[in-house]
Amino acid sequence: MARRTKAEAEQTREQILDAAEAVFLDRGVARASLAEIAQAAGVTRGAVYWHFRNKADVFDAMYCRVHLPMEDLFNQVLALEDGAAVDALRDYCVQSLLSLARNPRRQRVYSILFHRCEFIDELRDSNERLIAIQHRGLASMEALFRRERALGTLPNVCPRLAAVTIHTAMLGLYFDYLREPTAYDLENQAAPLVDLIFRCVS
Amino acid sequence: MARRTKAEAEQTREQILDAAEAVFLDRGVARASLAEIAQAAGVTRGAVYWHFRNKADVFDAMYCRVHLPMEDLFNQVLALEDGAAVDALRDYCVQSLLSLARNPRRQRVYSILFHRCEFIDELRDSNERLIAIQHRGLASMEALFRRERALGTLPNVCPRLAAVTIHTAMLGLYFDYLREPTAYDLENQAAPLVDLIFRCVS
DNA sequence: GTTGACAACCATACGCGAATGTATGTAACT
DNA sequence: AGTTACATACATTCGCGTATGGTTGTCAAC
Repeated sequence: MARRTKAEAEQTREQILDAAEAVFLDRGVARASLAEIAQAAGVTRGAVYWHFRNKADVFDAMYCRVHLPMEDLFNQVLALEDGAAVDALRDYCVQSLLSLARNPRRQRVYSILFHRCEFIDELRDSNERLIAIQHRGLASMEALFRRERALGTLPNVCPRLAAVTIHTAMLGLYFDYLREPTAYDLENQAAPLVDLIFRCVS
Repeated sequence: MARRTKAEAEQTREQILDAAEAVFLDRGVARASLAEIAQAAGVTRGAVYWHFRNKADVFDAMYCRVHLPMEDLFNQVLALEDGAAVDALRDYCVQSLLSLARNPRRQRVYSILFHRCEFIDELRDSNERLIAIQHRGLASMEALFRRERALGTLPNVCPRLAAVTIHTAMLGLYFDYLREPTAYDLENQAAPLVDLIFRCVS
């Protein structure tokens, strides 16, 4: 094969990541081979090894493509200082679920994260980064609830427990929805579900 | 090796399952080889292939060893007809978390289920059985909430949504705890956490 | 209560495919 | 001209399933 232009090379890189999403989802990360991914992308393993060091590197790139934007948004919400922070957090949760229902790529990637990969050996680093992110999120949420409680707008619920509850409830929703998306009508139930969850902390 | 007595054979079977728990947890189900499991159990692959058909069969046996008793208990709770069913359900949730914190075997196996296996190909059947169990559990919980609401002891919350919320909240707690057990003091926090969760439906 | 004989229980050996990483080739972009 | 962006070829390793071998419980039969 001849050499491609820089833009074309970037395009094949994206093709490989697209193919990785499909193959990981279908076969699981561990059982997926780079040959399958390459074939699904219409290239050979040579191309994959040119753009990525190995399978873990492909996985990380695929993950960053969808998670980094979401993380930014989350940090943005938590930085809110005014008294409407809880409402903003609730809105963020609803929007997060709606975007999950509407964005097929997010759906695929998070489905892989929750149900199609084993976070060990080569993916151990990715997992620890994920856990670190969630720790920061939890701490921020705890601080948020603490501030709100000081303002007297919330009942006397332990901020730490409240943050853990919201966090795990959303995790469980993601987990269960992605296991069987057809069992949910997330488009219509996202808001009621989040409202119900927030009833226990407000 | 010579032939063992029937009791000794059953013991090596248990040894293999014990070893499978450790190896699956350490290496993930997909990357774990039957040779590793055999070595950890102090036998050879011949013994493994005598007691089990393949890796999926080992996985199923390991899973049934801890899940079947728990499932029985759950069905028992849901069969309660009197007005204290919600309290019984809440108690069951607390006890479920406490037993998770105290029983190392349950901890290992559920950790494998949530974080160390990809439910595809050979494990697809196991997964569908799991989903079917959860469906029945959800339906029973929904019926429970419907009955309780009819008695007027609960606020006007959609029974389906209530059941889904409790279910996913517990799923999320399992998921997050098993990812990092040291981050929780489940022994002391199980009851407060479950109480907080149930605040949104009662 | 012996005694064969069969089968249970497990170890060892073999063949096979599949996946990985690297090394090398090659044509075109810059 | 030199490097980029791949394709192709090669060597190696690993794990699976099965086939085979060997020892000893187990139990019917006498």
